Amino acid sequence: MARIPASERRAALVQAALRVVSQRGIAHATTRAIVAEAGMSLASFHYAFDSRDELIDELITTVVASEQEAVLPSDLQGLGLRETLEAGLLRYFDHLRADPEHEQAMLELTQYALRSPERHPLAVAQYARYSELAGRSLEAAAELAGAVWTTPVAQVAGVLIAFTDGLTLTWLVTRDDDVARAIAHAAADALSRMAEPR
Amino acid sequence: MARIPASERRAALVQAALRVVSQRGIAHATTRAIVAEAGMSLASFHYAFDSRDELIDELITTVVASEQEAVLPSDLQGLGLRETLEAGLLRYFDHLRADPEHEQAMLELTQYALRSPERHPLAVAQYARYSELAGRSLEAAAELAGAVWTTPVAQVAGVLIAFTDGLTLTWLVTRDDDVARAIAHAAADALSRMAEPR
DNA sequence: GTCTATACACCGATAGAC
DNA sequence: GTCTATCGGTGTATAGAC
Repeated sequence: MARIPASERRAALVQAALRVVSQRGIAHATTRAIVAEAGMSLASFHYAFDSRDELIDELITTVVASEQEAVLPSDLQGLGLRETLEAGLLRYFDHLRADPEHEQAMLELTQYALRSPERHPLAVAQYARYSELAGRSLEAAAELAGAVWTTPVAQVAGVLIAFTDGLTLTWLVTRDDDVARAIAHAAADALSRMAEPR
Repeated sequence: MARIPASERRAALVQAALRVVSQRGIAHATTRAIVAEAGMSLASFHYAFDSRDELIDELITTVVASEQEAVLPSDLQGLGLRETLEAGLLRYFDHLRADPEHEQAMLELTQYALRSPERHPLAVAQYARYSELAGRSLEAAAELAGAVWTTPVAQVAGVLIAFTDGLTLTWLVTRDDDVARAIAHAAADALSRMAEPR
């Protein structure tokens, strides 16, 4: 095998680990499965990382940092806030349907992190990041729709995250698109009542 | 050790397994951890169950069957539907705060079941049960508040489950009571708009 | 730095004494 | 029926040749 800088090797292993967790779940994300996915030897793993725990920590950190704001499409100009929010939620739903395994992996990583005291802060940081992204989307939506939030945006963001998580969890189990759309509709309805026209 | 009927032994092991999953997570619920919790020997385990998988299946089945309808308190008479629903959601939140580990265990078991094709139907059955319970609660709430659902109750139940799941997941991570109450408020608001006065 | 080979702990499951 | 002892397999991690 060629010589590869440790930083590249770490990144490759993290990406391989994400694929394994996405496809097979955290329980199957053993060091052996991860190095096989990355096409490396077991020893290379322990050259790049001290332990499996260290890799999982870096996986969570990396994957959380790379979460992107669900960009609100610009063709929403002129719609009311409720419609704008619903369009955003439906966009998220499309994203979920396109890559359900990724969202399932995120949920599993959160649950996993919650179970160990040392990793608990990673789960909290994950949700702080979600809150930041949700807050920005909410500000943008209000701007687009000519509204202003009457509840602190951080609180509205918490509600949006809960609704999104709930939509994700139930759809991953039931795969019921109609119910998912009803959730998006109801969520947008409730959220829009936390603002008023500007 | 005394002679114990196999059925009792199975039940005791299932309860021990639930305690282990609740306290330490599914990943730590090994046969050895479970028999230690139940105060049995390892061999007793395999006398009662053919395999660990069989126990986990029975654990999920049992725990789902024992889920109770969140009984609506009868002192809600005379309130509007929105208030009745919000009171019910806050009751659920109290339950969550009283025993967060149980709800965390339920989430983990669902995720775990989703990951294996043989167990996938158990997760689906779990949500079907939730839907049944939620539907009954919604019927009762509408009855109490003198309203009638204008959306099919099965669909409203799906939305309620999603909102409840979302509240659970976000509160388990953030432990933010204020946001949880805001979620309950927003959820009740959205759900109440799926009905009209009778 | 990268590999193969292996150490050592723990897993699920079973054998066989009582 | 219940136990102790142990098997075979797999997990993380490391030793040592190259």
